Amino acid sequence: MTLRLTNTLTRRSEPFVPLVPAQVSIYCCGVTVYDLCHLGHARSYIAWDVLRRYLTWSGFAVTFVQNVTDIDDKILQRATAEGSSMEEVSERNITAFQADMAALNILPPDRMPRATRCLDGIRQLIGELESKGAAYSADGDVYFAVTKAAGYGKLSGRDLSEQQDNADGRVSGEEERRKHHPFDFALWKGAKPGEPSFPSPWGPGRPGWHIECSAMVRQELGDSIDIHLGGADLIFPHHENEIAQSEAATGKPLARYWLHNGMVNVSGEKMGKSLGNFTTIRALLESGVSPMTLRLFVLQAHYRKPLDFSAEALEAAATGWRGLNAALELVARFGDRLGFEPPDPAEPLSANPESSDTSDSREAFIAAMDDDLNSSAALAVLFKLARPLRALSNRLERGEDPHEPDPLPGATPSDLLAQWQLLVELAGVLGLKAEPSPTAPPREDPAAAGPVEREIAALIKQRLEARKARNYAAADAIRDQLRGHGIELIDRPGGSTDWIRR
RNA sequence: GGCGGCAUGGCCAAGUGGUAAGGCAGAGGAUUGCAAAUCCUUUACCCCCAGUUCGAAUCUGGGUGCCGCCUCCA
Repeated sequence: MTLRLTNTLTRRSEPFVPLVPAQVSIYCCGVTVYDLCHLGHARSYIAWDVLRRYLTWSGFAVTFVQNVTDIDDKILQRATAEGSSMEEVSERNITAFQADMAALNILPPDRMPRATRCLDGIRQLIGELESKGAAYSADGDVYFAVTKAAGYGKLSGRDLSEQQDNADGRVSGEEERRKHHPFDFALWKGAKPGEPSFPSPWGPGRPGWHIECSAMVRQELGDSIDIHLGGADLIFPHHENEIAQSEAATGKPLARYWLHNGMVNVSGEKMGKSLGNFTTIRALLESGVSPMTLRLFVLQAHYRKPLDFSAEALEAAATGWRGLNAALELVARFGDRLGFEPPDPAEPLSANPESSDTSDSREAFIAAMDDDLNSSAALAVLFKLARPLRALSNRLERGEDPHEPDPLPGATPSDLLAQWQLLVELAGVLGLKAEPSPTAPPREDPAAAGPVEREIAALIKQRLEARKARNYAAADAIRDQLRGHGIELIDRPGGSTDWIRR
């Protein structure tokens, strides 16, 4: 089996074969930093993070480049509105972007070029296009001539003559008059008076949106790369124009595989900055949604399909994650009680020979991921691996007799350990890792208890007395009261009661 | 108008010719004063119509509905 990916360029699923054996060059279209990232960005970058992790895990040496667009009309608008500068707005949002990505356990790109730092490459590329007759200047602007690009429209499947010109009504008449063809697009925009600008042979101005990616790919990775990534909304015009520019300049294919993720929808409509219906990553995390819940939510759907966002779906993912997490945490929390050695991070997985059971799981996982990154099917493998581990963890946490357990009914410790190790490994390929779950305070250490713990202990004592008096209504009221605060009571045999946070 | 995509149980969602993964939620049972946890059992005429085939959720044709893109967009 080899990895197959759906290539937008050919509209087919194709086996992945890199240009250079065992090496993969990836360019991912990044954010325009005029605002915080929202769930749509999270979806996209989680999907590509999984692609990257899977390729690396499969033995490829991956170079992952993701740009930051820090020159843009909207950044300029923000800066003007708040009385600051493009640099300030960009810098602030880049910092936020990196923090959000780190929180979601998305690996940072190997290199993160910025438009403001690639101006030489941009100007050079525009110059080449001009000298090849693929670009023309007009009143301080420079435009790319789409009619000079053979195969323009090949990525998006468009025929120029069939398109509705200015379908969204966002193009100004002034700009339109300068163009030879309505679909020509700006490589360089002359600065209006008072606007920040960069010098160029065509006068002061700033680069158009598409040209930076062409310049950055070339600068960071060369003329042809393996995989180019982005959201489906970038297929046209952004990626179409990137192809046109790059291939007009180099005469070589820009990328062999073009992958696009589906949009995040809110009540059936695309989530987007311009639609104003977005939820930022930050707001979600601050509202108590855990990063891994968000990852699970995203990965439960195939990356190319639309993903519908709702509080209910997110809640379901949170519950699902609790189960996976309980399994992932098993050894950290109960390893000593089970007689497991804590794993050595230096050589984690090769030490234990795998049972046939785990090798089946490994194969199923690989088969799922090889099939155009079917993370949903891959997760099914994780859930299957996790089920007995989770059950064991729950039993140890709130089981009948925690001090004298028979924790391994029907399984040997080495089987369980092998399953756990495989689970951790495969979860890691999806970027899922254990999150410490809140646990009960040490029972033998009342001195360490804070006021909240003491209050809980007092309530438990009240309830115990109510139960002794057979006043179950009062006892259950206390149970419900605590449950309302996320405290779950566990009655043990022998009359004692423990509690955990949920 | 052009291009592309999607339609699977209460919700989310895999499955591209061999008789429906998984998650969430629910139901019944064992256990519990009640719970929690655990164990067992359980919930689908795959949007409609026609066709191809021994066999179709899967392929073909025709509908219906929804979504994305057509120079802001992940």
